[in-house]
Amino acid sequence: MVKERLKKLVLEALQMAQSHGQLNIQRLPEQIIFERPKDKTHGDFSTASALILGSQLKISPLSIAKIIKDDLDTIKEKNFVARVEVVPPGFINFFLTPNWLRETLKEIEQKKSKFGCSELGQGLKVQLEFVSANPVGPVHLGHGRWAVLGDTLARVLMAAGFKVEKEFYVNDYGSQMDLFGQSVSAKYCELLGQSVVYPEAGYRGQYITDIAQSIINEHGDKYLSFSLEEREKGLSTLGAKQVLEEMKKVLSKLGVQFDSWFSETTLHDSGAVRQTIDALKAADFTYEKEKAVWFKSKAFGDDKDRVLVRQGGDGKKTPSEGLSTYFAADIAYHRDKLNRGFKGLINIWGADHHGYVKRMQAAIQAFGYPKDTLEVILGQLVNLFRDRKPVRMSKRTGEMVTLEELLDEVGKDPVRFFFLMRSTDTPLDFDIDLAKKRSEENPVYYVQYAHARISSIIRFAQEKGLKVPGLDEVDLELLNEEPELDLIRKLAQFEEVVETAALKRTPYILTQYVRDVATAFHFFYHRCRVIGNKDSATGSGKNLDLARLFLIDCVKIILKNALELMGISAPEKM
RNA sequence: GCGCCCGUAGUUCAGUGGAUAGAACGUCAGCCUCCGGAGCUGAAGGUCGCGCGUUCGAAUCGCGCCGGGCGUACCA
Repeated sequence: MVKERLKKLVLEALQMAQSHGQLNIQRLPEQIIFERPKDKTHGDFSTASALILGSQLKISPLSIAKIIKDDLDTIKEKNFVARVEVVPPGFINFFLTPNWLRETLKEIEQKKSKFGCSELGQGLKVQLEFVSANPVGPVHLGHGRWAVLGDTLARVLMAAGFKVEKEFYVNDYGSQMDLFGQSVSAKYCELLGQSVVYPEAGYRGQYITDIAQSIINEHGDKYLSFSLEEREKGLSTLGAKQVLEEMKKVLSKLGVQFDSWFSETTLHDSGAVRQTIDALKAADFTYEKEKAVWFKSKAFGDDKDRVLVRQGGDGKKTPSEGLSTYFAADIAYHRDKLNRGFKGLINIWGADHHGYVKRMQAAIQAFGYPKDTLEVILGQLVNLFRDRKPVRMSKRTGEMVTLEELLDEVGKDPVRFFFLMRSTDTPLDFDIDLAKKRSEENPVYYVQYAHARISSIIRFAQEKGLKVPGLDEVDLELLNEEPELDLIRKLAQFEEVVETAALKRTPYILTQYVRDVATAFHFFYHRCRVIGNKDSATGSGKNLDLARLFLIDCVKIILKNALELMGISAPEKM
C-alpha cells in the first residue's frame, strides 16, 4: 500500500541523514504516521514525524523536516512521488504523481470485485456473536441494528483477510423461557375455552395468540391433559421453535444469515455448565459463601465476585445442588467457543449489558487467555420517529414496531444503510418518513443513483458502439482534469477504508465513503463529458471517451464492492 | 454513591494529539439545445457543555464540575 511505500522512503531518508551525520538519532522511530490532509493543498499524504522527532531531540522540527526532504529528493521514486514540501511548523507533505493515480485505475479493473480485499487478517479465525435474543418474541429494532452491524463487520473482516464465523446464541433457557411458557400456556388454555389466570408479568401481544393458535392447529388440545408444569415446558419449547423460525425469516429479509445457531439449553443438557464450574473449582477460582458458589472475578479486574450457583428457591439446597446462573452458562458457552479454536471473539451486546463485560473477560482470563481475546462491542438502541415525532414502544403491552414491519414498510437497503450510518455508541434516531423518501434527502438513493447513472452511460456508450476498453487499449494520460483526478483519489482510498473499518470495527465509515465517491462522481459528471467528446487536435475525442468510460467503470466497481460489503444492492436501473 | 457511554452548525452526526473543526438534511440564491435534474454550483450558519492543567500544538489527553442516557441481581 501507498502508506507503506512512503514510510519506507522516510525511514531511508532518516538513515541517510544519520549516516551523513546530519541528524544524531539513537533509534529510528518505529512508526511513521501518515495521514490524508483534509486540505488538498497539503498534498496527498502528510506526516508530522519531524514534529515528534523535534520534541524528542530538542531540535527545531522545521530543520529536521528540511533535512528529511533534501534526502528524500535524492531517493524518491520519480514516477510515484511528484514533490515533497516542508511547511511550518514542520509538516512534510507528499504530492503523488497523476501517473500513480492512474495506475490505481488499472489495478481496480484487474481485481474487479476483489479490489479492496487484503491479507491483513492472515486467515486468523475470528468468531462474531450477535443478536443472541431470547426466543420469546419478535426481533426488535435494536436487534436489527446489531444484526446489520455484525453482518457488515463480518463481511468487512472477511475482505480484510480474516476467517469469520457468525453465530447466534439462543438464550432458550431460564426464567424468561419459563415466563414465555406460562404465557403461551395461558393463551392456549384460553383459546380452548378454559378460564385462566394470565401471568402478571407475562408476554403479551398478538404473536402469543398466533403461536398458541398454531399449536392448537397442529397438536389440538392434547396439552390440556398435561400437568401444568409439563404443559408450560412443552409449550415453551414448541413456541420457542416457532419464534426462532420467525427470527431466521426476518433476519434473512434483512440479508443476514448466521453460520451457526447455538442453543443455551444444550450446554445444560450436555453437562458443559457443570463441567465448567468444576474446572473453575479445580483451578481454585471459586469459593462458597452464603450457600452459593462464587467465581473470583474480582481477581481479574471485575468490580466484585459473581455467583455461579445460587441457592434453590426454598433456600434448603446445598451449593452443589443449587441452580446455575445465567453467567455460569455464559462462561461455559465462551469456554466452548475458545475450545473451538477461535483466536478472537467479538460479541455485540446491547449497551445495557455493559456492566457484564468485565466479568466475562475475567472468565476468559481464568481459562488462561488474554483479556482482549474477548472483545465486546456495545450497541446502542434505535429510537423510531415518524413525522419527527417519537414512536412509543412498549414490549410489555406488545405495542411495538417490529423489525419485520419496518422492513416491509421501508425496504432492506435503506434499513441497512440507516442502521449502519451512525457509530455504534450513539443511540440511533430512525426517521421512517426519511428512509422511505426516494429523493435527495435519502443518502441510499443518492449512492445507488450514481451507480445506476454510470450503468446507464455505459449502456448509452454501447449503443454508440463504444465498449469499456481493456487495460492495454486505454490511454489514461488523457485523464488530466481536476475532477477526474479528484475522483481517482477518492477511489484510491477504498482499500484503506476497508482496512480501517475492519481493524477499528467501524463499518459505518463505509456509508460516508460511498457518499463521498458518489459526490465526486456527480461532480465529475457535470464537468466532464464522458461520451461524444470532440477533440480538435486529433479530430476525434474517441480516445478521451474511452478513457473516461474506463474511469467510470472503475467508479462502478468501487461502488458495487462497497455496497456489497454493506449488504446493499447496486442497481443497474432505478 | 459508584461504573460505562454521550454533550460539536437550526437538526442528525463525523472528527479522538496536528494545519483555516467537516458532512448530510433544513434555509436562502443560482444551473438542463447535450451521456439519467433521484443531479450540480454558491451562500449563510460554531464560546466544540463549563473551568483548570499537560503539550510546539487540545474538540481530542488528565483533573474537577454541569447536563442527558444506561447499568449497578443468588433475572436472562
